[in-house]
Amino acid sequence: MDKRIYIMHAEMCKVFTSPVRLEILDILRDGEKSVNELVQLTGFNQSNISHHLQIMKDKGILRVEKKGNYVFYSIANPKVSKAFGMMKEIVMDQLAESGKLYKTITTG
Amino acid sequence: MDKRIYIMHAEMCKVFTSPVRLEILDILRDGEKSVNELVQLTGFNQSNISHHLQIMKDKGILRVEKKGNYVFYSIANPKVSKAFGMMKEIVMDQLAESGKLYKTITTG
DNA sequence: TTAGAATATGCATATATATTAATATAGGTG
DNA sequence: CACCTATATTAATATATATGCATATTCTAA
Repeated sequence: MDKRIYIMHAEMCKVFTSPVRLEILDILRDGEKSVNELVQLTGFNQSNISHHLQIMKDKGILRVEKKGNYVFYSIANPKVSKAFGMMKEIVMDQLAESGKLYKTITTG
Repeated sequence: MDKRIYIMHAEMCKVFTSPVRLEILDILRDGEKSVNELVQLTGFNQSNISHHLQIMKDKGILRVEKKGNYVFYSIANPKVSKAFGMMKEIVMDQLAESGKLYKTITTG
């Protein structure tokens, strides 16, 4: 396998390594939002949100649409939502395992 | 949504942000391998491979089995293989898009 | 029990990334 | 046109991460 594919693959996955970006993506799974809406919904500051939006736009994860004064962002590819969900499942599985272990230890 | 889930989610995704780890995972999708086999197959040095294996083990992505002198690693959860494949698809889609664009530009 | 091979760990350096404040740009409205 | 608002960019600092060398550990076998 050509090693270059792993480099591209890794670059793409970096999108998902920031809790801020994940929160943005989770919100955008419900539909497009303006920058300011994202600032309100997440509580992060404007500069920070904008930085993260640029990163995701540059990687082709987000689509941008300007409407008058506002810039709306949305998820460009449904597979991104799907991958998001799959990773979340893995995390939830692990949480569930920990929960079971905790229960076993404390009640057993 | 509890922000802690995004932190855990991000931590899990960090596993996939190293080309070295992705190459290891891709190899392990075919079945368990010893450290030395992975060193041979990837061409990276032993220390580096071992570091990355520890990272993935610590995150619960890999399972370890000691057999005599050797330590064998394998993928712990089939969902990890699935997520790997899904991300790869997204990257391949983008590559295909670029290829189409290139063709359009050069032949059109 | 000692020698040798396989794997893990500690440490140092290099590189990448996030965050925030300050500032720039661009569109809309009076 | 001049001002205001939304968004983007720049720059500085802080933090995280990868790599490789040197060394430690663990197991096998003689």
